[in-house]
Amino acid sequence: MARPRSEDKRDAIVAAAIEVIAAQGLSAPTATIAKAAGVATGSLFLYFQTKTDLLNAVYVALKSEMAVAVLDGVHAKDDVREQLFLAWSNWLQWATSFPEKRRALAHLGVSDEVTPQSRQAGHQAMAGAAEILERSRSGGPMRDAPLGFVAALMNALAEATIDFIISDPAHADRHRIAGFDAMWRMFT
Amino acid sequence: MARPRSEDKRDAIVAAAIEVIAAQGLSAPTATIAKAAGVATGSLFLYFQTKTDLLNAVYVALKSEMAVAVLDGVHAKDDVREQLFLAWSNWLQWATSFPEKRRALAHLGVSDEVTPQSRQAGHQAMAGAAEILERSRSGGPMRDAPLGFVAALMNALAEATIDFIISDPAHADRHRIAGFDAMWRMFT
Amino acid sequence: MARPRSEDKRDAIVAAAIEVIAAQGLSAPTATIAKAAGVATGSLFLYFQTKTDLLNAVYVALKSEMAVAVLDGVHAKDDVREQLFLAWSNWLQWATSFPEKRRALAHLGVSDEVTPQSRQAGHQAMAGAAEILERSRSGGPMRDAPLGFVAALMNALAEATIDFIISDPAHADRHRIAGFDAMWRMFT
Amino acid sequence: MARPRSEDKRDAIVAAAIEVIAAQGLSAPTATIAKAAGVATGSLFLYFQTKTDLLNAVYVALKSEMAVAVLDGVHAKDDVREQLFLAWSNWLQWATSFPEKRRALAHLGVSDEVTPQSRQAGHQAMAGAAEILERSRSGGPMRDAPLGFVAALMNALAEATIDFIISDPAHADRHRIAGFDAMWRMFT
DNA sequence: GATGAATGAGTATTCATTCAT
DNA sequence: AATGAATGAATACTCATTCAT
Repeated sequence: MARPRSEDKRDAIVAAAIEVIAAQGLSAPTATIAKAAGVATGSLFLYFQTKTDLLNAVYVALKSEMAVAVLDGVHAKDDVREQLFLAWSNWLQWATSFPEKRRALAHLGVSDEVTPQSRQAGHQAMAGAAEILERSRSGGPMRDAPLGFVAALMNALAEATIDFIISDPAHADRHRIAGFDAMWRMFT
Repeated sequence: MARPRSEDKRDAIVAAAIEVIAAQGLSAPTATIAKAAGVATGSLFLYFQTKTDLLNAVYVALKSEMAVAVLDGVHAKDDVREQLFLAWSNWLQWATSFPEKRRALAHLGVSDEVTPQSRQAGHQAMAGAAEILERSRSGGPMRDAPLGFVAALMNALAEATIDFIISDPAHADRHRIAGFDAMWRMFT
Repeated sequence: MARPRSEDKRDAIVAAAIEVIAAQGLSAPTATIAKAAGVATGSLFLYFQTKTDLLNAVYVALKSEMAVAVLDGVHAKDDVREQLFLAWSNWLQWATSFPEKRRALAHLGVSDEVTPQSRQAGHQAMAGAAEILERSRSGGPMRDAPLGFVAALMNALAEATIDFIISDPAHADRHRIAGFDAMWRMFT
Repeated sequence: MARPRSEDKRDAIVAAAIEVIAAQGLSAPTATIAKAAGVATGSLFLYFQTKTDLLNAVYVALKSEMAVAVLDGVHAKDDVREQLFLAWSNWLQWATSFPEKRRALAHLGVSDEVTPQSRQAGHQAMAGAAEILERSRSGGPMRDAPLGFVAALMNALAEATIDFIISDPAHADRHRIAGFDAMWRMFT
C-alpha cells in the first residue's frame, strides 16, 4: 500500500553507477552514484544492500546488455563464418559506441569484488555467442580444445582489437577485419 | 631530491609492494607495504614521493623483469619460429612461476594510476621480444598491420593462455602448445 | 492526534520493544521493533510520536506490571514482616521469571531518555508497596529517614539480590532469604 | 627516533572521554572526544584501536581511581568499623566531588561494551576495599554468604546513598551516616 | 637519513522520521 | 488507518602524507 519499489529507480542507480565508475573507477563514492541517479544516499542501500552488491549487479547488467547487442541479427545469417563475423562486428560496435560501459566493465572485470556467481551469470548471458563460436571451431585445429579456452582467446582478441580501434579510430574497419581474420585463422 | 643512499631499501619496497598488491590489490595501504619491506611508513616516502610513484615503479620493474625472462636463451636459436616459441614458453613459465608478480601486474595493467610514460617504458623493455615478433609476422597475412596491433594480439593470447594454465595446470603443456599454434596460425 | 483505534497494536509494539531492547539494548532500531510487533515501520509512529515516547511508555508499563506482581496476595497477610517478605519474594520471582523484562528495565533505568515524569509514574505505581515499606520501618532506626531514601535502599538490595540469584540460580532460595534478612536488619 | 607515543595524550583522551560521556552518554561521537582532548580524530585511534577499547580503558581507569580514593587514609585506623566508615565516606566523597566521573561510570556500568575482563580488572582494583569488607562481616550474620554477594549489597547501598545525597545535598552528612548505619546493621 | 606519531579529509552504512500511495 | 519507500544527517574508522625527534 506504500509506494511500490521502483524498477526505474533501480535502473537509474545502475546506469549512474556505470557513468561514475567509468569516470572515477571502482572507488567512486556511493554518495556520488546516488546523486548522479537522483536519489538520496540512503536509497541506494534500499535497492542494494552493499556497494559490492551494486557492483555485481552492474557487472551482470553490462554483460547481459553486451550479449544482446552481440547477437543482434545474427540468426538471420546462414553461414557460420558470417554469423561469427556479424557477432564480432556487433561486439566491437557496442564497445566503441559505449566507451563508458566498456570502461566500467574493464574495471569490474579485474575486481575481486565481483563474485564467481556474477561471472557465471555473465557467461550464461553469453551462451548464444558461445554456441556460434562452438560451431566455428568445429572441424578445425581447435576442435578438441576446451570451449572455455577458445572463448578466452576470442575475448582476448576482441579486447585487443577494441583497444586498437579506440586508439586509432580512423582505421576502425581495417582493424575490425584484420582482427577477425586473425581469429578465423586460429580456427581453421 | 638527492637520491637516497640505499638501493637495497628501494628494491625491498618494490618487492614488498608486489607481494602486498598481489594479496590485497591496489588499495593496499602504504603502511602495510612499508612494514612488509621492513622500513618505517615515513621512509617509503623518502624513496617514492607518492603512492602513485611507487605503483609506476613497480609496474616498470615487473615489465622489465618479465622482458628479461622472456628473452632468456632466445638468441641461441636460429629459426624464427623456434625463437618465438621459446620466448612464448619463457613468458608462460615466468607468469606461472611467479603468480604474485603476474597478479600485481594484472592489477596495475588496468589501473588509471599507471601513466602512459610507464606503459611506454614497459613497451621499451619488451623491444627485444617485439623484434622477434616482427620477423615472425613478416611475409604473413599480418605483414601490413601496425606492429603494436600484432603485439597487442599476442599479449592477449598469452594472457588468455596463462589464465587457462593456472586454472588447469595438469594440462599446462597442452595449453602452451595449443596457444602457440593458434598464435602462429594468426601469423601465417 | 486522534488516538488510533487498536489498543492491541499499541500493546504489541510495547511487548515487542521489551523483547528487542532486552536483546539489543536501547539502540535497537525502531524498524526492528515494528517488525517484531508485526506492524509496518511507519505504523509505530502512529502510536508513538517518537522513539523516546515509546521508550517512556515501555518504562511505565514495566514498572506498573512489576508493581502488580509485587503486591499479589500481600493483603491476605496480617503481619507486616510477612507482608514485606511476600512482596520481596514476589519481586524476585517476577524479575527472575521475566529476565527480558528486567533486562529492558535495567537499560531504561539508566537512560537519559526516560523523563522524570515517567520515573514519577513508576513510583506512583509502586505506591502500594511503599506503604508496606512505610509500616515496616516505623518504630525502627530508620523511622526518621525520608521514605524515598529507604525505598532506594530496598530497591538497591533487591537488584543486588536478583543479580546474585541469576548468576547462581541453584541457591536462589538461600539468596532470597539472606537478602531479605539483611534488609530486615536494616529496618530493626 | 620519532616522537614517542605520549602518555599525556592518552590520558587527555581518557579524561576528555569522561567529560563527554558524562554529558552526552555512550553514544558521544569519537570526534567530539578527540576534539575535547585536543587531538585529531585519527589520533584517538592511534591510542585506542576502537571506540569500545577506549570505553573499556575509561571504565578501568575510573574504577582504579575510585579504589585509590576509597582507601585513602584507611590503614591509619585500627578499628575495622572505623576503617569501613572511612572507606564509605571516601567513596561518597569521591562520587559527589566528581559527579561527571560517577555519571560516566554509571553509563559504562550497564553497557554491553564493557567486557568481563574489564569488570574483572575493576574488581581487582577494589581488592583492598574488599578486604576491609571481609573483616567487617566476619562473625556476623552474613559470615557465610559469598563475598561477592555482600560486596554487591554494599555497592548497591552506596549507589542509593549517593543518589540521595546528590538529590538532597543539604543533608549529605545525615544521609552518609544513615546509609552507613544501615549497612552496618546488615553485618551485625 | 630514518622513524613512526600526528593529521583530518574521506566513505560505507544506519536509522529516526516523513510522506506518497 | 496502514504501509514501507524515501530521506539525509550522523558516525566509526582508514590512510596518504607530513613533520617533530
